[in-house]
Amino acid sequence: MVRDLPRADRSRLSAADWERAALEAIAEQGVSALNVEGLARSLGVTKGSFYWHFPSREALLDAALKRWESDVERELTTEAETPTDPRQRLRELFRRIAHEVQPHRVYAALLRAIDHAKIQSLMARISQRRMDFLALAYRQAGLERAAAAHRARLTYAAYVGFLQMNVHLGVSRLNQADYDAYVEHVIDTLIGG
Amino acid sequence: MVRDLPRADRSRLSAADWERAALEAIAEQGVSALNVEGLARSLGVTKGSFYWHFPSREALLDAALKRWESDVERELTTEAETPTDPRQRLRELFRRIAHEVQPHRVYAALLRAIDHAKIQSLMARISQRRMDFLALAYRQAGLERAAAAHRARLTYAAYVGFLQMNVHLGVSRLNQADYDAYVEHVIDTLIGG
DNA sequence: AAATGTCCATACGCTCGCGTATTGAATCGT
DNA sequence: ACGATTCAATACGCGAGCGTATGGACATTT
Repeated sequence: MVRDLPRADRSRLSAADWERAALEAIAEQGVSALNVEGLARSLGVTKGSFYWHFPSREALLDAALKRWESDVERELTTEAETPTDPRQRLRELFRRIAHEVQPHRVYAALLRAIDHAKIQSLMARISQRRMDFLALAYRQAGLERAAAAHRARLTYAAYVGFLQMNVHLGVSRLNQADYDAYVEHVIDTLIGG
Repeated sequence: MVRDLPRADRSRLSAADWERAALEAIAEQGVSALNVEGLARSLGVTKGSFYWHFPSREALLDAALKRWESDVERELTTEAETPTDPRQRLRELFRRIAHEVQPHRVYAALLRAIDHAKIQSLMARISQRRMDFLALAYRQAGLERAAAAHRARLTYAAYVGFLQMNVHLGVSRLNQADYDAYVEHVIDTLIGG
């Protein structure tokens, strides 16, 4: 729910404020539900403000996506610079992602708006970077070049499907114990001992 | 592309015609793009016809989804009645799905419209049935009860992610040889020798 | 042949969301 | 203190889609 803070006289807004609000709205309601009047309401102003900062809804979407992409990029490089045992690092990455689904809400939302050409190319870029990262990790963990690439692709597909099934509650949720057991099973299956 | 057959005097339309056309439109453009005037155009009539057969767009969507669900259900029971070596059957199922992506376009489209409560429950039902089917197959292939359930969940997640990545061309496509090798890798990893 | 039923066309009203135009108010530089 | 700049409110036009009303064309029944 985007709650309507009654704009308690707060300071003025900047373009970045609109971009962050847009990402939040996308995470909660998806790209197609991103409308300027609704956003304005949730920010406690009217769209008169919006069209001062941005020429169009499309421009806001572009800016928000660009912001998000750079955020993701930063996380990825941070992750890549963690120097430990490759296998163990993969395991911990899996566990982390399995238990911190929140940050991936935007990704899941964008996944469902893959019609837009811009979002499509954006997702292609991000997916490729992440798969490359995974392939490198698997290779460092001892897999052959081709096998590592394939395993990375499979892992990423499982991640994408995992988001679809969980973030949007499509499938019956597991209790904590079963879920933990499931995550360990995934780790065993995809990473191995 | 939905081409506008100029309705070469053809016979009249039935509700089933609209439902099939709706599923086709959903497969190609997604649920949100399903509009009655567009559909009418693609069928060579006007919406005056539509509102004779259905009271609303929502009713058409419901009918189309019901039709699709029964189709999927039938495929599933057919698949379940094929009696051969469980492991081999799984392998062949994987290969078939990997090479016949077309029939899963509707599923992929619905996946992206999981906002709708009806679609959400529909997908939950279908996913559960398919995961149950996979779990049984894995169990017959020798896995323990819990392991089979987890492996089924992982497999289904990989399937869902696979659709997302391929049907909508988000990620760079592989050439035929690499793709075949990838599929075999998936089979080895998820089913094993 | 007339009446009834079935399927479709046309025209209209309504809502929602985008974008524009204009005016108002707050803040900053000088 | 005064104008300029920045941010916001209000009012309006516009197109897309849904749904309704009404009537016409064709087939079927009686």
